[in-house]
Amino acid sequence: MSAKRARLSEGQIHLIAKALADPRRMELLRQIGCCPKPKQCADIKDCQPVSAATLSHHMKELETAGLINVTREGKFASYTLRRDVLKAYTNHLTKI
Amino acid sequence: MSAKRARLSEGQIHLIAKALADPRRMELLRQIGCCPKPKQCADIKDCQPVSAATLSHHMKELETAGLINVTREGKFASYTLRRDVLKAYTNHLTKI
DNA sequence: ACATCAATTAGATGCTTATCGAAATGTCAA
DNA sequence: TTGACATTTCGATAAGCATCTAATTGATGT
Repeated sequence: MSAKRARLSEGQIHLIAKALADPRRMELLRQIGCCPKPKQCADIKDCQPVSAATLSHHMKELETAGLINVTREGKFASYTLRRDVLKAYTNHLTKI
Repeated sequence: MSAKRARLSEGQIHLIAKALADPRRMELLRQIGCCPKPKQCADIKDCQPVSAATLSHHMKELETAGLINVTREGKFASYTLRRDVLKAYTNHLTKI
């Protein structure tokens, strides 16, 4: 699940582009990616003026797009940014 | 209007991301960027199964985002891809 | 002046989505 | 088991947007 060189289908490209088009998700990605350690869901919630339900929704979008990895431990969830996927996306864009 | 290194505001980032999130606009960008010569509006219309009104709408979105340059000669309009802006956007993404 | 064609704008419609509160699910500890 | 807490799912609402047709603007040629 962490290939060095991700291969993106046309559908994935579209999912990623949509995921990046929302400012809140962009902010979430920045927060998740700011340090290499997995970000706890609760920590993120403290920094975003949004309900838990909405946060959960956005996280699912980011995960579906492949932009983050989610690990669940008991009650808690943590997220890491998938830089390889982001890189594959920017690669695709520059090849236009 | 053709700076080598474009500086993108937060608002521009958002406009670009939204512009790229629509598959039709993505296709338009590909078509415009496929060869260095400016693409005529009529030529593009021939390749896209969409009304002139819708095409005009998408072109305006792309122009507002800064992703294309538009030149008008008489009745006709032509478009060129702004690779510098696209590059600035991908740069921004990888710096997340 | 007039007709024609390219492109844009206006207005309407239907689909998608961001958001919330409430309910449900799952986990842990007393 | 019971209660508290984290996260997800459900259902509803409101805003945004892609698309169309029709009307408009603007340029060109007769």
